Amino acid sequence: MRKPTLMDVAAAAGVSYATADRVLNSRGGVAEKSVLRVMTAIDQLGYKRDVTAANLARGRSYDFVFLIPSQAGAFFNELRAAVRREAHMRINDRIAITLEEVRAFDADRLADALESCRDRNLAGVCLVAINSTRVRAAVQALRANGVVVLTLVADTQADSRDAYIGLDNLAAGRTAGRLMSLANRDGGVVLPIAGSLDAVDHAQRYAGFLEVLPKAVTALPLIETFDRPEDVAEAVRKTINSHPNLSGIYSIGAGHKGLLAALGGISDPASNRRPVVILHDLVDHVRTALNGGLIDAVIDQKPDDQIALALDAMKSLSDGDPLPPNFGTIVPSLYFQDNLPPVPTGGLIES
Amino acid sequence: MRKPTLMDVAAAAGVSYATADRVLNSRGGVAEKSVLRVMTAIDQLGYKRDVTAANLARGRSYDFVFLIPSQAGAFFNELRAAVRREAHMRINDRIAITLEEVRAFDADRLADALESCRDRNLAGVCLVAINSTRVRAAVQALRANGVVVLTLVADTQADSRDAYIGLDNLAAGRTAGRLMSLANRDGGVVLPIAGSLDAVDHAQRYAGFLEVLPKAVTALPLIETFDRPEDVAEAVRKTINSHPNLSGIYSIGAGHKGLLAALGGISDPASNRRPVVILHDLVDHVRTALNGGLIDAVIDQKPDDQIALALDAMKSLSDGDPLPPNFGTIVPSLYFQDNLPPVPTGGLIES
DNA sequence: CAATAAATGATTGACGTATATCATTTTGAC
DNA sequence: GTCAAAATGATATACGTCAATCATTTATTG
Repeated sequence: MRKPTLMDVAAAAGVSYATADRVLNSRGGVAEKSVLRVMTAIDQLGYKRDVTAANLARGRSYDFVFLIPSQAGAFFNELRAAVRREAHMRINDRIAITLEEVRAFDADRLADALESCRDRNLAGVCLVAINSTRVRAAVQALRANGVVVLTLVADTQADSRDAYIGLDNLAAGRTAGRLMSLANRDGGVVLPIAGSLDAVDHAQRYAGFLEVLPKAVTALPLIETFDRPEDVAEAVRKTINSHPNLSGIYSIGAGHKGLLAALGGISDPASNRRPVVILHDLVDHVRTALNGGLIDAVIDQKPDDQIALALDAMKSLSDGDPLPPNFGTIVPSLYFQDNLPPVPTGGLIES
Repeated sequence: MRKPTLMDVAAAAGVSYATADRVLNSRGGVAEKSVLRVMTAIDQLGYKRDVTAANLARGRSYDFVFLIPSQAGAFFNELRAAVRREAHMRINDRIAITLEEVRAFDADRLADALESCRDRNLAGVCLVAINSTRVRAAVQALRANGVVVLTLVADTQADSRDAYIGLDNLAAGRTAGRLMSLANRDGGVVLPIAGSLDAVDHAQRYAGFLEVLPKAVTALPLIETFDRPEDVAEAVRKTINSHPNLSGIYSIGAGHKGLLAALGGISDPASNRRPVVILHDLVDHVRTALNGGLIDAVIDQKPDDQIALALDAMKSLSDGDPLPPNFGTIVPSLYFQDNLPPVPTGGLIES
């Protein structure tokens, strides 16, 4: 039995194709009872509109814009690369993706970028949110215009965007804490390092980390480094000196280069018991450090998955389909040097 | 600028639509130089065939069959569930999936099933391979008929199928070993349990596990249980009695229920230092055990991903597109109770 | 140069939907 | 029962491709 077409539905409902079409696309001007008969026929036959044929007929193409911070660290480089890869992969699906970089941490630039999206007849916009009145207003304006707006990596208030795609940071912190506990079953002293607890994601990771840490493991006071590599390096060096028995380091934020530098410094072969090191985001130099045995584990938020999910979500939403419940929550991945995913090769490499 | 159509290509090449079509679909009967001009025009304009329009015109629907072992443990239940979920998700993509169960470990039944696929005009078949002459012959016969054949979870010789989708078992074993090392930084005694080393996957996991284990950690001799829960339970109980200082258990194969039962038995609150337990495949009762703190970590081979990859692969191959290099290698996922993926809800729940 | 083969052009009807127009029927109000 | 408004039917074109047919032009061979 073939997939039913709208023709089949019309026949089953005892109406003309035109009327069935009026109902399906809610064009109005159809009597109550006819609407009902068509509706009935639709789920009687299990009719599903053939989206590809529909898009072909419409000549529709989805125009999406990604607004990603520039010069904001290796992670966002990865994220941008992921956008470019997905853009290549979806050209056959009538999906056109524009990647725009906005200066990091600059709410006004972000608002500018959002406002410039107004009259471009876009289907969706995806941004890394910054809390600001202008940003929120710009988002609202876009949504009022029928543009789907998603937040990525960093969220705003839940009611001001259509969906959020991002890491479950509490789970990420707990995962780190769990691994740290396993590696210190006889107790130990561990150092948590974060960029800033004012950043919601860092605060959540920290909370999750502490939550699962057993009594036998002592967490030193959190050091805030504002993700500055030098500050990270100094903090690590100082702590290792003052706590020769330090048995673990959890780097909650960025600034990994400083951490790695400091770790490379303590290459004392005598103390083969260096602290267990867990950090976030599988960027290039982190991957290298992991392979070299300089660090032990990485918690990743899978930028590629996030972009793919964001695109699926924008497509669904602009087709008018609702998202499944708690869609978009990214579960943290835990990597050792042995289960690293292959480094993504983005379809065609273009200049 | 709109996406170029085949019409545009024909115009640019200075030939008729018919000729361009003859080239694109290699129908033959075109002069050398015309072929060249069309080819040139194609990548001049960056023309890409609109696959959705093409499939619409073809009325093509991909018929795929999955042959999955029945009554072969919880993992294969998961795998079958994943097939059903994907089947639901792809009905709009003109992909029809048939799930057939074949008795586990029975090469002849599998061969029967494969042979019965002959005259069904299928696009692809996906099977969990068993080494046998009849099976190989049946696979060859299908492939000779233009049917794409993939192996899933368990492979055969590389040249007798189109692709293999499955876990990198060496990496999985190494991952387990790495975690076990971290949890035994001061040394320890660990017990590896497998179904049978005759199973390639078990052997590989075991090899990877031993490979990364440091000298300070002693691995007891491997116990083979043939995945029988009772044997697993007995082995664990015996070892714990004879080695009160046992600090880790790595369960390489299945038969988890026995392991969990034995672990539940040693609920001695005095020895809060129970062995670290790592096992494979995030099935229901394993998830429960993980959440209950009965075990510590699970290495998963992501059945959903495998099915999704298998479908993508079958579609690509039957469209004539080659797969990217080392496509289909599944990297093991490492889960604690804190980063468990949401239990998959398969679209519609049907009876 | 004629006869034949090979290559090309021109055209058509699907596929399932969107969208529009125009004609016809039904309904409701008075 | 008349008339307008509302509802419905009938039909056409388009989207980009596939697959086929038939007519025409060009090349090859003796």
